Amino acid sequence: MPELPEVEAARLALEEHCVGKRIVRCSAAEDTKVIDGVAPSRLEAALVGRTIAAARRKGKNLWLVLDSPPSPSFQFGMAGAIYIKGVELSKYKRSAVSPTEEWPSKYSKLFVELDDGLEFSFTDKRRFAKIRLFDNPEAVPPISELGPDALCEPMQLDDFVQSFGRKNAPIKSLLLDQSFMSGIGNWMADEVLYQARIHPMQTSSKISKEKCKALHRCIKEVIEKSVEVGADSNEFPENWIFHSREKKPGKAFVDGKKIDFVTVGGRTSAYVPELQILDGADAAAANRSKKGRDKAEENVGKTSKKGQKAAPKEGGKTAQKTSVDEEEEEDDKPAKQRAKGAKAPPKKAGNTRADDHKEGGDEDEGAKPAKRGRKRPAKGPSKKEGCSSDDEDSLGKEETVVAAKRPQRKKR
DNA sequence: CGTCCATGTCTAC
DNA sequence: TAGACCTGGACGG
Repeated sequence: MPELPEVEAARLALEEHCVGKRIVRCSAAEDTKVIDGVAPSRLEAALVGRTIAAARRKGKNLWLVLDSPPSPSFQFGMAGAIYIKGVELSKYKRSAVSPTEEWPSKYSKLFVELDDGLEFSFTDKRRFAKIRLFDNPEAVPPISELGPDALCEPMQLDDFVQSFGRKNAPIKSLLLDQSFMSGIGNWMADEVLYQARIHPMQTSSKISKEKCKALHRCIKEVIEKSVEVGADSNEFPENWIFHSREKKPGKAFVDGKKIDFVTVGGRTSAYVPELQILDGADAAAANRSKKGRDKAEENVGKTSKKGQKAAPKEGGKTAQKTSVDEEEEEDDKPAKQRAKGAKAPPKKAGNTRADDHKEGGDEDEGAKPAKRGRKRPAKGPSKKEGCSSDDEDSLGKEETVVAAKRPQRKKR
């Protein structure tokens, strides 16, 4: 449940069901890749007996504030998920753990039982997730390096537009840059760019002010809508490109228009070339990184619609309707370098097995110095404030004002 | 069975 | 910018 909406859904569930309760038992997996910087046994010891005071989030990071430090923090990676026994949440199929399986799941990395019998678990099927223990999660990386949260700390339109002028990276890469703005991931970046009609490879600084404004609005709309429906993609509006991003290249359409795929910033990006146009300069770069996937489209395409243009495997690109985009067609890269299958798996040895017992030498929670000196996280809007608590104004307002809004410990 | 893909970081050439 | 890191699931033969 990687992106902001899924993490927020998990946060809300924890806030509703777990805050105010005491942890009576917990079990951390012997997986030092996921349980990072702290021995599993020590993580358990740090949680048992503590009462959960709040569930916070910034970007894709979630952490629990206990009645006293330290705090366990969760980075979901590609397949992390929170499960609360008896509570439905997270419909993300790739993270999903079958309800019929044992409880806690074999993918559970941290299992917690509360004083009223409720149980929840953090699972991860790919081991890219991280569970850490910090005295003050917000003060140390990775959270301290994050740019403003896309939902709770939206950039002012003026700042947003202005910041683009100095960015020469493709807009998609910028949206994925968590130090610029946190919470947007691969599918949301594609969604907002589609809705704002901006090509993912468009150089940020060359986007018109009008498009910038549209993008700013679309970011807000997409995030609010997806959070409103609890990140349940089945409830996302039907006209979102999201629903077609996993279809085969020749069969992917949205609103009747064909979807193409390119790789930007190393990630597959779905977009509608008919609506998301590049200018000449960026167009050249686009051709270079066109994703081989659209090769398959030839086959499917010829058999179905658009028979007029497809047809000849290559040669014909003449009738191009728009002279500007000149997208594929001349996709003559035959061998399809995408033949990753050919690459011999270098595979370094030393496969880290999870069975290796915890090695004693683990440093203190927030004590680790960690490297800094990174680019400072964009401009930080002063409207700082427990991001996870202020939340949307249009949604259910029944939630009580979460205690401990501010980072500082409550005054004694 | 093999190949490809995946809502994310993180680092090295 | 590319590759690593891991593993499950979907799909093709």
